[in-house]
Amino acid sequence: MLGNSHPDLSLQCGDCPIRHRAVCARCDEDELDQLEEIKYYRSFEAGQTIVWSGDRMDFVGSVVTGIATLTQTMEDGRTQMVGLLLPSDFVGRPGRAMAAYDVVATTDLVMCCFRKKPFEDMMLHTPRIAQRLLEMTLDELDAAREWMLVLGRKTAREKIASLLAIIGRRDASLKVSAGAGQMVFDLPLTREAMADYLGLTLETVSRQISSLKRDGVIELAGKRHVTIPDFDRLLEEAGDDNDGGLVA
Amino acid sequence: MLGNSHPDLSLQCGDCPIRHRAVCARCDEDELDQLEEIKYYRSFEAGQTIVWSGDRMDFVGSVVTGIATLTQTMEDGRTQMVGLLLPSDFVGRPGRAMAAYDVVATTDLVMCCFRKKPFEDMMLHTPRIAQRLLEMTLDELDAAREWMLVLGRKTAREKIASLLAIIGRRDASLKVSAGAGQMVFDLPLTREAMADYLGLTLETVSRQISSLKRDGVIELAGKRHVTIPDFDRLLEEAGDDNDGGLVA
DNA sequence: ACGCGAGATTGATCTGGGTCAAGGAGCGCC
DNA sequence: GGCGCTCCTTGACCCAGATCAATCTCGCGT
Repeated sequence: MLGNSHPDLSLQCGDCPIRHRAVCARCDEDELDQLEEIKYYRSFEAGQTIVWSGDRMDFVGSVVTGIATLTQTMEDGRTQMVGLLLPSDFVGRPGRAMAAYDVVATTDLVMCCFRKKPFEDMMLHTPRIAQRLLEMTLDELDAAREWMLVLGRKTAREKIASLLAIIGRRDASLKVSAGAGQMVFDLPLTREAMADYLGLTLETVSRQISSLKRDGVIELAGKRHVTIPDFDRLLEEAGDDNDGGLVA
Repeated sequence: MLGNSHPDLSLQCGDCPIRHRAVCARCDEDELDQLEEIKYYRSFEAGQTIVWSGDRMDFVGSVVTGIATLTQTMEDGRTQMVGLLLPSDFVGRPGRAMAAYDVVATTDLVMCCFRKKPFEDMMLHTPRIAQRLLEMTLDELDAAREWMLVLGRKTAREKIASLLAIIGRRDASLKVSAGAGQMVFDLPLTREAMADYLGLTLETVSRQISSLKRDGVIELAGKRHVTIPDFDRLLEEAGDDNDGGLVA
């Protein structure tokens, strides 16, 4: 996965995406070196919880490979996913000691971490890092608000289509895109995880996926391997007029 | 309203809350003076649209008095409110030309604005402003994610209770709180606007409010004036275990 | 005081998606 | 290669909330 190449994201140069996209897009060499010093890697297995909501969290970082989710849980067990972390996404909140959500690896995962205190110190002295972080946070806020529309006003079928569109778009931007408007990817989530993201039950997710398949909007090989023959058709199903800014 | 006093927020010192809370909590006098120079006020009437989604937006700012909403609309007319702006809340996204949402004043409203370009320039030279803005954006992100749980997983009754809790909490932090766990405020939203916030219909909102009234969770004088006799009871109805971080 | 109109309430009915329940399909493991 | 496990699909039924349709209320202007 690290070897993948896309001209717009410099994910493949060097060994860590954070160096290029997540926090340091415009940093000079000194600043990069400082970051190197407080950087370390952690690996997690599929299903492993990276942080529990309420736990002390002494690092921030970004996903190198694999997929993680942010979820909230009510005491009666209802859960809602509030974020989907794909490679290059940032985790953690500078200036807060406790994690506000459960962070769970849904696939095997490698994270590039920075100890929080030195990272915060660096932010104080390196406006560009703070700036970049602000930009990223604003993007996440937009994505969260886009998702509020999905959760509040879309039908089950539209919700599924919206999720597939998000994953497809993000995935395609990481891979060399397949030819001719066609889009191929593997679903990184179980039906249950999709349901938690969409505010549905897993049965409804399954039914709507079957329905979209029946109608030729998507093709499925096995349970996870998806082909989108016509992405515009999918967007239409999602109720998206503009192919707007849904960014996971 | 400008004259209100609360020890934790220095809203009442000076003539503009942004000076103290929104962007400049820890700025020195020089920095404050710079902000003063690019500051101006705008007034809006109830119902007036401040910015249309997709319009050029050449300012950022914060609400001084009144209430505004951020909404998204699908082409078939379904709308979802994605943010509620109460006094001292920040509007606008540095580094983006176009507004992503409709911003509508739901009451008469005064905004303290800064022309965007000079504000952005100031951010580059004044780390504390960028820092403060990052903090605020992270708070908004948390609020948006909290709201995703409300939209995705809560029942209509819980949604109403959650909204009342948010408004009550915010309102109480601006006013001197009424005695003995009791909480009194005026609903700043119509039933329809509440429905748009909660992903419900206005009929359901009305029914649930009646039901909460019948059960003694809230008291209503007229259509808008609300008394919460027991805030903990309301939180229980909202399904909130911890009285956690819902911040509008 | 009166009448008008926007907003709110309440009722009757319908339906999308939840719930409960019964298999099926793939896959790793002995 | 069959056993068991986890994940997924499909069916039957139900219910919370949407929809459609009357009123009702109250603030406001004359």
